[in-house]
Amino acid sequence: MRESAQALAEAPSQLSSQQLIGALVEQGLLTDPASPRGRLLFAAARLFEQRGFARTTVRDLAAEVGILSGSIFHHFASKEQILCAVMKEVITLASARMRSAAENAGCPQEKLRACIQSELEAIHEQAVPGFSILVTEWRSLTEESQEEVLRLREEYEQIWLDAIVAAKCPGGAPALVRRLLVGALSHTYSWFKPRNRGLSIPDLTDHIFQIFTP
Amino acid sequence: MRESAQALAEAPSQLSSQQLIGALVEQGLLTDPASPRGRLLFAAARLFEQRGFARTTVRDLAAEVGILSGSIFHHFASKEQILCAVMKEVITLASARMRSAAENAGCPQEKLRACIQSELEAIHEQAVPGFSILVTEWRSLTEESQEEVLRLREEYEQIWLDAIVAAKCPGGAPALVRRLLVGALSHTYSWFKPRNRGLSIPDLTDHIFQIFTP
Amino acid sequence: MRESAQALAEAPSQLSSQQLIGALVEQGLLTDPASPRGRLLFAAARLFEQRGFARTTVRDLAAEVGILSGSIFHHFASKEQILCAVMKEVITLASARMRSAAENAGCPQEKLRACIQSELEAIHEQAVPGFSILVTEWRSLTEESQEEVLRLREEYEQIWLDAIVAAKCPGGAPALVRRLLVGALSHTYSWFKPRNRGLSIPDLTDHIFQIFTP
Amino acid sequence: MRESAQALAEAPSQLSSQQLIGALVEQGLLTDPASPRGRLLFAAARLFEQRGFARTTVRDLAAEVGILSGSIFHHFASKEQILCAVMKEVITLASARMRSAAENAGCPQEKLRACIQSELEAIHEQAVPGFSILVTEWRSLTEESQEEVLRLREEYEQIWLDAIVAAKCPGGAPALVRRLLVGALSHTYSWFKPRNRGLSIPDLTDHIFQIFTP
DNA sequence: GATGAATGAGCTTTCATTCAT
DNA sequence: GATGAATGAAAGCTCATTCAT
Repeated sequence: MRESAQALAEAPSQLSSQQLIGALVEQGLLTDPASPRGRLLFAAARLFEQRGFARTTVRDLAAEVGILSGSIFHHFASKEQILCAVMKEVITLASARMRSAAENAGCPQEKLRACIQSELEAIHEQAVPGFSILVTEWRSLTEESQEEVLRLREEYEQIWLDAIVAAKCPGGAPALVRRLLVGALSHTYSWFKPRNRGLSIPDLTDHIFQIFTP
Repeated sequence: MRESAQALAEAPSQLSSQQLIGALVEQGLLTDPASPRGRLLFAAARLFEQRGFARTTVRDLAAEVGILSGSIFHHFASKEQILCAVMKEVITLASARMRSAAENAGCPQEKLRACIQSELEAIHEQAVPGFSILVTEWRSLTEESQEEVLRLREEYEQIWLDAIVAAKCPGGAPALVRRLLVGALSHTYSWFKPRNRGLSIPDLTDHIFQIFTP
Repeated sequence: MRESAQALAEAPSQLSSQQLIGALVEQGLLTDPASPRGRLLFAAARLFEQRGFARTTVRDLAAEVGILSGSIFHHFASKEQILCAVMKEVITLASARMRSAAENAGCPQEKLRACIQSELEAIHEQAVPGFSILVTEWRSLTEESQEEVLRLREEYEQIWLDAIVAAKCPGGAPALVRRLLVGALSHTYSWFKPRNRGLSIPDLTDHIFQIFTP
Repeated sequence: MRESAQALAEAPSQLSSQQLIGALVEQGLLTDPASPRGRLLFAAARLFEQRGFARTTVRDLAAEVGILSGSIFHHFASKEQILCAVMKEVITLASARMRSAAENAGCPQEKLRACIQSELEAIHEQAVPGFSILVTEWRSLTEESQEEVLRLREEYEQIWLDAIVAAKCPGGAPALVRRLLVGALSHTYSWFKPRNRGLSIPDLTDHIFQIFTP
């Protein structure tokens, strides 16, 4: 009974995840995951996240999608451009998801909770593969690429700041609180495994929410 | 008022920073910073922190201490072993500092505050150069090296856990709270610059303390 | 008289030397000598034999085939793997030649004579470049590579043992006799030059045959 | 009973082995094995034989005698000079042993037998450590060193040639027969282990003697 | 768009050798 | 004679990138 209720409750968000991607692809904001370029970006997201950018070779990447390393440069000008493209895809998808999550939230507190959970899902579920790279591999980008990604990221961060302000989080300026949250949340990648029976993403969301709200 | 009181309080611990290192060197727990090996480790800590481990070459390292790249392998068997050695020095020094800071704290709340401030100082001041590597370059270590460092790290983490328990932090299990703090604090490396007039380390400590205590 | 008879007898086998290689290449047992990999192996065989494995650098090898050192690792994973590949080519070709030579022999005595001559040709003529490496550089192989080559070598050695048994050589067990022959024959590389007018390969074969048969 | 008989029979040759070395040292023909230089040469003989010259580092050598690598160059000008010195020691000792063995032989056949056995003992027993290097590492010497060693070797080879001539070995010129023997005997290093119960050095000597005599 | 071969700069590492102490 | 630190040339190898086919 619990499961069917859950299925009902999750169904719309599950659906909208696919629908979201579809809509973004149609708008030209996201690369079609089924296209060669899309499969490459997906593989890159996974490998960069697992092994790190510097420890992933172009050959690894090519092998992952079943082509030869030389062929990669028909799609991207350089390895760094792949990282940049991954980050742009990541932030585009994460933004859309977060906007949708924040809009559905009733009260300010729920909004913040939704932000936390949305980012945790981005990091730990298949929702936004490669999300943690935004933090861990930031320095592997050239300055130009950093600026490009930052521009795309603005909307995403604005949703967060609004939520923090509305929830009246303690700890000083909202930007500071957000930065602490960025660190705390992104680091969960290296220790939190939602498969463990002990702690689910909603559970973890609760704990973090409890800490960061008055 | 706050600042002058703090100056008085910190003076002795500032002094003991040099004494601490001296004592640890004499006990054989730390490499003499004046020795060739010590100078190499110091330079490595700085460069690995600034540029990242993979982006720092052995030649960079050698140039920094004024020797040739081949000479490095007179002191270390591999580049990875340098990283491992840096981390062990880092955790040894940070442990000693934190123990001393925690012991001097009066009440449980002050103890937690001391821990936060000690780690922030480790990250941002000359106190423990290379501290942030512990988090950012963890995956650059072999598994064997990770185990070695983890063993040394146990005492350090125990102090933290004790402080979190005593301060009755909200947010679930102490280990979970600590992990969120690890992320939040280590990430400050990439955005917080104490030289900015706006925010000092004690100020930042206050904010974080406020968030993580009831 | 002797020489003209021999010329007649050898003509077909000389022809089949090229045909042999062609056939082995088609069966996938030998690398095409015209391919990049094949040219590399050929150059390696020559250099390893002349200068020794340790004294030949990867850069020497690359220069010999007109590429850059890095390009070698497009074809082989390591220098040692090149040595291993050379030995496998060598034993494959030598096996085919010896089998053909042994089959054409009339009586048991002629069979042993054919084995001796075939191995001497392998060592001293263009027949099987790099043959002597099998003995002189054996210890430069890893244990895994040694096993690989040994497996391939079994057939070759079996032909020898059969010939020794059939010829009723004195001196104890056939395996022992073969080992003495391995040493005696491979060492000829360092002193016997067939270009010297004095002694031809058939002459040398005669002498050795005389010693090792009753 | 057998053992005591053997002890009696071997005693003189055992004694003379030590006495031989002592005499040679006193005459200034051999380095005192107890001296630092002597211990270095002994270690080098062992390591060069086991691992090969190129695969043995100066550090290995130094470690073996308990000094640091830099100190080696107080005794020898270069690594190659160590190899050369080892070979000179080896051929000096081997010459003396062989002369003594040949002189004690009664008939021509026994003389050849004594030569074979003496060389086998040099290779496989503690009699002349490093003997096999003379063949396997010949190419690691500079031409100057080769000439030096060759001069010393002349007497040794002359004893062999005399024995081969006297024994009326088949197989052509005595020099040719000797070269085949050099190859066959030196190669035994890589397969014959006298510790095996199966085959002793006298046994092996018998087999080889049987092959090389009419 | 893909392939396979090659590039070439630069990497970590090795090691015989030197030398002030 | 020994030490330990350093040298410096050269080694094996890596890898993003190029390009003719």
